[in-house]
Amino acid sequence: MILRDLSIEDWSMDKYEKVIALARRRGFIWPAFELYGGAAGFYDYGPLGAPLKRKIEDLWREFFVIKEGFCEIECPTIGVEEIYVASGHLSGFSDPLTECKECGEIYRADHLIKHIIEVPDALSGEEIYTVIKENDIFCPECSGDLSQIYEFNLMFKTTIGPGSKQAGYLRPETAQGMFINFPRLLRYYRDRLPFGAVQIGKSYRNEISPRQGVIRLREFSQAEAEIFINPKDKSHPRFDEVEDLKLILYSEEDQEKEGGQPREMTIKEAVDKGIIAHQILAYYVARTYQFLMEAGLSRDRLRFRQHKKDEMAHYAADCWDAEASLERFGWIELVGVADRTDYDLRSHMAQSRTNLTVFVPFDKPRREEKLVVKPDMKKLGPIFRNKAKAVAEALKSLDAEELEKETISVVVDGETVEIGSDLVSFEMVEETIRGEEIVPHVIEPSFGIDRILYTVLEHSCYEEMVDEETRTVLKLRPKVVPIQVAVLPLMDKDELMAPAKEITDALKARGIYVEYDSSGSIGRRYRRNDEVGTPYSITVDYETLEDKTVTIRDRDSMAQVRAGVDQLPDTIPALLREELEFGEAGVPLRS
RNA sequence: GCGGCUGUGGUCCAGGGGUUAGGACAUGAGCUUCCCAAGCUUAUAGCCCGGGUUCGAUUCCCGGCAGCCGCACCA
Repeated sequence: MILRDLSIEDWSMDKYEKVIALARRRGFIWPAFELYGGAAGFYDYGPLGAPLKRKIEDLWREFFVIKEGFCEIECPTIGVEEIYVASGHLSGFSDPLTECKECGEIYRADHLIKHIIEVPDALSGEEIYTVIKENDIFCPECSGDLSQIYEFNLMFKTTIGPGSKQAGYLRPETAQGMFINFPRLLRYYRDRLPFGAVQIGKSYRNEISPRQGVIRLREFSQAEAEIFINPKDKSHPRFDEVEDLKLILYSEEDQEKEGGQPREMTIKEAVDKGIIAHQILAYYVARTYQFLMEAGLSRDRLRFRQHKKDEMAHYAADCWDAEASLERFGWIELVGVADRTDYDLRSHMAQSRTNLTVFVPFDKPRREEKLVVKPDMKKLGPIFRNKAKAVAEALKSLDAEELEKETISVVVDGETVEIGSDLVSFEMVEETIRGEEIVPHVIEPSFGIDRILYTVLEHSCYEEMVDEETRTVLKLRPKVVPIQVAVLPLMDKDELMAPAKEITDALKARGIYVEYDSSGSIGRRYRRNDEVGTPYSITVDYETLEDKTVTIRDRDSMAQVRAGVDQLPDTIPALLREELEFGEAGVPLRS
């Protein structure tokens, strides 16, 4: 049976272990700082991992920068304190912790008093501590005394400048860079909505206990797009391009419902039925799906799950996560596509006291009758002194009917004030309103590159039995594969190596990433290349010397064709672009 | 962060208070007209870090770090 075919290691290792072992051995992912014992939550990308990551990012650029036309910017990874006051990361990103003085166990202090205070978030650390003391709450484990509350913030903190008191924080997301550059971006796009800006870069979160390897990192790469839209228009002009796309959606309703299951449906259906809030959000869910497919995820291990109300960030109106199924971890979030509404811009408006609005002209200017109230400040001033301004403001809020009275009464500071009609004049003025100032809403597709990279590895990793040996293959998509072609002289003899090197150079001249390898048997080299996903191998043999043909071998099928050396610079790129079927690349050889 | 288990060449594993720590696989060099991890010769390479006990520690003890599992945490 199958049992016989698998070695003991195969049974004891789960897929995560196998993929990580492969990734480590072949130079994709390494634990960082290994020389000095390592640090949890940090990984290096090795010689194959770095190009794989770069290619995934480039594919993302192709989708969001080139096709969507969003500009790419690059902001500092260290941010000043105000940003994170506004974004809420300084307060909301930290947890109040308390420690048992007896057994040392650490608890979320707000969780311990949940049954007493309904909204513990609103309390300060000291207030929580008071509640704990007053209600005789002790360590749930050993009933020991609990310590004072201290805050654990997930942001890395530093100081800016020598001896400086100015705090700096390593950014916990790249998104804020786009928000705080909103005025300049708006100008760059010549004051018109919608527009988008993206950033690909590192973010940092000082996780309490990062496990799960590359799934939860303290330093990680994000690719985020912030799309600024007019909240009054949530349609998308290119919606028709994606509306028939079928994908697996797991709506909030289906999650809550007994026996509710993810359902396959078209994007159009999802919007029509109100499952996805609006076209724009649905459009980017669809593009996200297309991107992940291109990157090489397997379709049946991908779904889009809607955030439940209680897990949704307080600012978000709707949020869909692209989730991938991993053998060890189950469904994990790779991408979040959120409608962040105007939360971020409003927060930064308040914090920075600037105006982050856009003037949106109406289709047709409107004529509006408007009541203009003119308090006579020359007279009001001497009468009301320092209250004069408040009185004037109160008068301006009245309607025509009130103002027509002989004696007008307004309430100022809780006091009713009577004002003679001679102290204020008013008139109806007709004015033209050409548009309005609005705070844009933000749609945010946010991608976790490291998780996507790992998922690409896991989803493309196959083991199959060939002649009673296990063949490990990474079926990476040609778009993201680090090594595109291997050139292999059948043996490392000078007469074979010379033409092989010529082929290598010819392909390099075409911008192809070629690996030349002459060591070990040809079969061994094929397997080595299978393991790192090299899609095609070119073998130079003695026949090559006679008729200038070589063997091209296909990674997935192991099939071979015989092709002329001169054609390689054309056929190989065509194969890699998936414009040419492997069988057409030469004369098929029987295996 | 707490508790349990673990830490030996690149990888997987053996061993052990005392001279040169052993194997397999992988890797390098060489041989072999070699198309799917063949064979032969040969080489390189290791006891996680710090402290303690001891004449002597890779081995025993303590601490740190890392990994795995459970708990907590996961904006």
